[in-house]
Amino acid sequence: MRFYARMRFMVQASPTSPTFSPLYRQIKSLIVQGLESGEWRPGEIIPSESELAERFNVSQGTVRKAIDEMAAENLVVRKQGKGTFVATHSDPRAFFRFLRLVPVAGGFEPSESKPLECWRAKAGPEAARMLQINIGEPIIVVRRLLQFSAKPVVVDEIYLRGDVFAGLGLDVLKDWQASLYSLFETRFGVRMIRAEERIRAVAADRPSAELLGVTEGSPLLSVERISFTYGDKPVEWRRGLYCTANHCYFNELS
Amino acid sequence: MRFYARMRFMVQASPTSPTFSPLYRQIKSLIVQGLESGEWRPGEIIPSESELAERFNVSQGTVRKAIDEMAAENLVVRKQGKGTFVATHSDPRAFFRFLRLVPVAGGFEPSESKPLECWRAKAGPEAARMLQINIGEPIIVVRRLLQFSAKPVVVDEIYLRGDVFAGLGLDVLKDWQASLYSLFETRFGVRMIRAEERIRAVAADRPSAELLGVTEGSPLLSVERISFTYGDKPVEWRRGLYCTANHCYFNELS
DNA sequence: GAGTGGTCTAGACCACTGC
DNA sequence: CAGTGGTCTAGACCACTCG
Repeated sequence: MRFYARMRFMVQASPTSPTFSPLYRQIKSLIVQGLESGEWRPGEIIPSESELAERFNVSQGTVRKAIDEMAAENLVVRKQGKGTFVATHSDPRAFFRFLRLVPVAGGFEPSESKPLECWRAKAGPEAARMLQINIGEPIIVVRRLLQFSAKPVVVDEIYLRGDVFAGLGLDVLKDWQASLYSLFETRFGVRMIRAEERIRAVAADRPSAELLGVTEGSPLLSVERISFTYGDKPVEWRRGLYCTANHCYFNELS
Repeated sequence: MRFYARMRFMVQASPTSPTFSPLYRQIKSLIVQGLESGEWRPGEIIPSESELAERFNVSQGTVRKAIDEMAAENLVVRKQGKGTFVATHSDPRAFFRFLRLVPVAGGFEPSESKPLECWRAKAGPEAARMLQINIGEPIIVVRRLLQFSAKPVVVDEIYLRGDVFAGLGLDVLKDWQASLYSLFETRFGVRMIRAEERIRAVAADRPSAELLGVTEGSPLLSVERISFTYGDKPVEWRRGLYCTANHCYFNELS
């Protein structure tokens, strides 16, 4: 008689139950738990497919399908002949994963992040809603300027959960040369999985205009982003003002 | 002795040759050819996996992997228990596939497209470059207004390849109630596969401001889109001006 | 019940990496 | 060379849809 493998890990085995999910998805969430718990850290290799298959008592094909989905979601990166690695924002190729800004002229431009301010605060109603915390809970606010070819293009105001990013200060930010998300990853163990952006056109207020070197009232792109870590937990809310004189937001639809 | 199935369709069988591709990808491109040639039209069902496996003399798993990729690229839609269907822009759920505009307040709003003008023209240098045609070749220009809840939100200027959309006129546009892309599909047999958008913030000029009911100089989102049909052939270039007072461009990053 | 896509397995071989 | 991911196969059974 056949053993119904898909039920091995099920709490509720009823096929029509809402908690039902195929075996490969259960394996996937087990592996994701490993990422979440820090068993395998960003940039590290995870066990081979055959090892995982043995550990979880399933066939290699099932592990493979689980990892397929994780690779599609950018949680891991496969490298033929080498192994499967936990995705990391420290990889230079990941720099533009969340920053969809390209020069109008094309080509590559060197970029630099200039932290301006960083202070502790209590969440107001808006920040609390975005970060799914209570009003008054501690947050950290960062203001920074992003330059391309030494010219200012983006000014960001970033709101972070205070409990998650405790200890973040201007000194840390100024020391860090790579991307913010790689800082979050290495220093705080917080990996951003996905993000939502809401884009509008606004007129530049005086302080932003001065920072970006444009006249007050110039049209700017307002890009609001909520970034989520494991478990769809929002940990960052930022609002960026993009000067689109020489750059534009690039998006691929399919 | 084993028969090397992956080479069955190969022109060049050398494994390191640049033209090498795995069997499932060759099957995929054969099926895509069927879509391209109109053997199966948008909305129609394609043969079952086992039928295709038999036709192409491969295992069902290989066909499955081919179709997996096509489903991931939104070329087809799988429906368990029914079959696999050619994706179509006529499906109401596909309406917002290329239009990433959502109300700030959330919820659903009825939308309506109001064609304003439509004329034949010769491609200028910019349109020619975007549509990858020669300067002076025929194009069709459409201007239209997009309303949500009976209020104007987007004004579009659309440049179409004249050879592909011959016969398009204001009368046809006004008769058509569904989305433009479903018109292109049904009337001209042109299916949009993917698109690129470049977004910037601009100040409203007088005519656009009047159409959108905002003051001249107000910040607007400028969304330039190039849409591609099979073979990455660009057939549409459009520039939309979005009023983001009550709506915003929504983008999901991962 | 027949037919579809969806899941799972077991085993083979290929392609790439690094020792 | 051994070990990894990548491809392909063949066969089983599950879940869903429809007549």
